[in-house]
Amino acid sequence: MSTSTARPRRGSYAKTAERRRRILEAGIRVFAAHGYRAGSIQRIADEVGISVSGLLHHFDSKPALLAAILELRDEQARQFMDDTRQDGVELLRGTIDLVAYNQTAPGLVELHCVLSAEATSAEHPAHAYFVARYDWVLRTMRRAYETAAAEGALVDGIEPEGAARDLTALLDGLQLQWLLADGTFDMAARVRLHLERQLTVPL
Amino acid sequence: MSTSTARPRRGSYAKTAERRRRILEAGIRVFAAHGYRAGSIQRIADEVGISVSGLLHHFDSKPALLAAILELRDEQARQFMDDTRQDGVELLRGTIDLVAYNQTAPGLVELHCVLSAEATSAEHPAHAYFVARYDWVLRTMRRAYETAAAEGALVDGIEPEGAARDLTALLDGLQLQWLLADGTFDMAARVRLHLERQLTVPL
DNA sequence: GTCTATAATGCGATAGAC
DNA sequence: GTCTATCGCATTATAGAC
Repeated sequence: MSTSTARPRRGSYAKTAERRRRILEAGIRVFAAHGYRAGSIQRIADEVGISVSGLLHHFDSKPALLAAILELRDEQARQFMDDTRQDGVELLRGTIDLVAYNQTAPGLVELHCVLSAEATSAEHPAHAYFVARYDWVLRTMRRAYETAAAEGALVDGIEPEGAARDLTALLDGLQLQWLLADGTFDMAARVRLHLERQLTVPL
Repeated sequence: MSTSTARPRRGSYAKTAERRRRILEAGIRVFAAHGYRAGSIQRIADEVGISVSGLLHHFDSKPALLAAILELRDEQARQFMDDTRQDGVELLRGTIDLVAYNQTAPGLVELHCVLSAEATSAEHPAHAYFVARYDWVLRTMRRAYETAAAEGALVDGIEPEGAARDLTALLDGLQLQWLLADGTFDMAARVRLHLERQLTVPL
């Protein structure tokens, strides 16, 4: 899943940047609601108010648009969980904040939920992306638990690798329930409770 | 999501039943791999070796086929978790067995994972089905925790409703990881560990 | 019960005008 | 940079022959 920035070299690009931004936003909405495979660039173009050809001028193909969307989402998420600066209990605390933020953006939650499930299939254009992403998430979480353990902040009997898996699973599973239940419970509160049972320090 | 059994009234139906069974199996494969919306009855018919028209003779429409598949899956699952007979710790123990069984049927895991995420959208033909199903699962799980608590088998501070939510989320989240990781870890072992931390009795 | 034929629609992508 | 026009293909579903 590579990017093609392909910016022009001079002049005023504000309009183009704006168009691209609107296409990406509409793409998130459509792929979240229908998935990637069943979501059409036709519909995305309609939402923006341009033609399909107009859309394909900005993004060479449907998979290219998907790649750009995933990249944008990662960039936004990185603002909440900067793995290079946070670690240990601090990072686990950041997870609660991220979940709380997600609750204000149902569209992004739905996009992740639908695309990750769809990308389970080996032939899906985002399969490699999600495999790599979960690998990274699990490694980051495990490191956080390991650091917490080294600081004596981890309850006895909690093993970092398994705890990382469980926490990640809890996040994803809660999101599914939250979407099906129309956002009628507090995900962040549940994650906080889960972490409080694993840590010896206050959150 | 209603069913149209519509059986003929006499004669030998072995052949028809066999055809229907093969269509359902192929449907599970295709919908698991591509989701409902992107999976085509064309492809399902191809896998069975019949025409699309032939398939639509047995199942009136694409949504009707989906309904039949979900019903079949529920019927199979009911053999593992009979809610009318099991309760409390016994039912929670049964969850581990169900997860262990699921690990032998990756196709069913994928079907559930992809369809439940897809059905998050209110317009999806299986939306009402999954909303009702999760409502039932959460109520059943909560009752099991409540019974366990009444028997003094529950660790202090575990609240049944939340625990039911967390356990269900863990199951779903682990399935997603398991599919992305190509089945390279033991889901049942993780669920067992989770339950062992919540219960005061051996599993 | 299964087929062919067909209808009507939607899809992603390309070519070329402006 | 955006458009129209068009291609080729896949989709669900129906009608009617056998």
